[in-house]
Amino acid sequence: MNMMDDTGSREISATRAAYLTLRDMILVGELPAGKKLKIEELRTMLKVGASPVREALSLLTSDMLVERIDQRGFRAAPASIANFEEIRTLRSTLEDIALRKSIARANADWEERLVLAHHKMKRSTGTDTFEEAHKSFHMTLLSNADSPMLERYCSQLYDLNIRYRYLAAGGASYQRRDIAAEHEDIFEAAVNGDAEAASTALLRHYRLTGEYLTTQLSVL
Amino acid sequence: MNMMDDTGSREISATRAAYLTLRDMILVGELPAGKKLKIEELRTMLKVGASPVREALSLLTSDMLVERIDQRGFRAAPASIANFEEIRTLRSTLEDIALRKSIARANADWEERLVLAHHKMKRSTGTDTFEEAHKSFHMTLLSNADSPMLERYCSQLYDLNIRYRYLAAGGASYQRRDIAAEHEDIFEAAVNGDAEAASTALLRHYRLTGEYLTTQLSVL
DNA sequence: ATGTCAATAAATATCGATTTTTTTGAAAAG
DNA sequence: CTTTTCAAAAAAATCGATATTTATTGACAT
Repeated sequence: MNMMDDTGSREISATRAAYLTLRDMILVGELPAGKKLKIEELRTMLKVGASPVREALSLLTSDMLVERIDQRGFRAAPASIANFEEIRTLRSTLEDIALRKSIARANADWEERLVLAHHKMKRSTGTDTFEEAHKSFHMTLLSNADSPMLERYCSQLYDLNIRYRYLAAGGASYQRRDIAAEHEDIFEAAVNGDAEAASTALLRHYRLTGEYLTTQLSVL
Repeated sequence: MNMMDDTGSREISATRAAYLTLRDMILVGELPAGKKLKIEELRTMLKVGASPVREALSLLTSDMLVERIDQRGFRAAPASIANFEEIRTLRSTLEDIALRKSIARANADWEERLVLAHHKMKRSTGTDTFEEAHKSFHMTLLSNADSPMLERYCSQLYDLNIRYRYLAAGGASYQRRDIAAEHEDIFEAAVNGDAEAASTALLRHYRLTGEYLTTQLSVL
C-alpha cells in the first residue's frame, strides 16, 4: 500500500486560499460587519480571478459570515447585540446536548484526546496558538457525540462568537479573565464522566463569557 | 415615496435559477445521493456557464445537500440510515425548542398566520402544493421564536428530511398515513398556547413519521 | 427646495477559453 | 500475477473579457 498522510501541505486551490483569508479577515474584524465586499477589490487584494473570489464568498455564506443578495453582491454579515445573544443561547443549548452525548458514549480514545487537547491549550502561549488550541479543546469535548451535523453547527457557532470577542476588545479580551479554572472544571467533570457537573461548568463558562462580552459590546 | 412591493417576479440570476433547479433535483432524488456532479454535464443541462453552476453548487453545500472536495469537484451529499436518524433527532430537539419559544411569545399576528397556514395545508390538493403548504405550516409554527438562526437550522433539516421521504417511496409516502389528525393536534395545542401539549404532539408526529420511513429505508 | 428621469458610471454576473490537476488505463517492472 | 510508471484523457479550476444589472449623478420640471 502506498502511504501518504494528509498532513503534508498539498497544493491548495485559489478558492480555498481565498476562503481561508477572507474568513480570517471577517473573524478578526479586518473586514467589518456589514461591509460591502466588492469583487473587484477582493480580486486585486487576493491576486486571483473573479471566480474563486465569488466561490469563496458563496462558501462563506454557509458559515453565516457573509450575506449574499442576488444581483447585488456580497457583504460581511452584520453584527448586533441580538445576534450575539442568539449565538450564545444556541451555543449553550447545542453544546450542552453534544457534551452530554459525548460523555454518555465515553471511551478511552476520547478521554485521551481530551487530555491531550486540554494539555495543549494550557501549554499554548501565543494568542494565535491559544486560539487554535482553545477551539480544539471545545470541539474535542463534543467530538464523541457521534453527531456530525450537531458538531458542525457547534463549530459554526463557535466561529461566529470569535468575531464578537474581537469586536469587544480587539481579540485579547478573554485573556483578562481567569478562564483556566473554568476550563479545568469542564475538563475534570468530562473525563470523570460526570455529565451533570460538566454541563453546569460549560454553561457557567458561556454565561460568564457572555456577560463579560455584553458589557464591552455596548458600542453596537 | 416610490412604492414597489417584492411580490413581483423579478428577473432572477442564472446562479439562483441553477441553485433552485439543482436543489430540487437532489431533494427528489433525480440526482441520487453520492452522485458525482460534473460541471460540464450540469453546464449543458442547465444551459449556463461554469461559473453559475459552481456558485450554485457552493451555495448548496450550505444546505448540506452537496459536498465539495477541493480540487476534485462536487457530489450530491450521501444518504444513510445513520444520517436520517441524526436529522430526525436534531430536528426533534431544535423544533421542540423553537416551538416552545414561539408559543411563549404568542401574539395575535402569529396565531393568525398559523390559522392561515393550517387552513391552506388542509385545502391543498396536489402533491407539490401540499409539499409547499406543509413546510410553510411547520415553519410558521416556529416563526415566532425570534431566533433566525434556529429557524434556519430547522428549515435546513426539514429539507434534508424531504430527501429521505422520496428515497423511501418516491415522495408520496406520507400520504398513506393519516397525518391530518397529527397536524390538527399540534395546531390546536399551539393556538391554545399549550406548550406542553404542542411539544408532545410535534414529537409524536416526528416519531411516527420516522418509524414509518425507517422501515421503508432498509434499502440503504 | 424637492422629486423625476435619463444618461453615465460602477459593480455584478456570466461566458468561453485556457491552465492545472486528477483520473484512467495500458505497458513495464518486480 | 501484482505493483509501479507514465502518458493520454477527462475533469476541475481559473482567468480575462463581455454582457447585464444596479447605483449615481445632475439637469429639468414641479
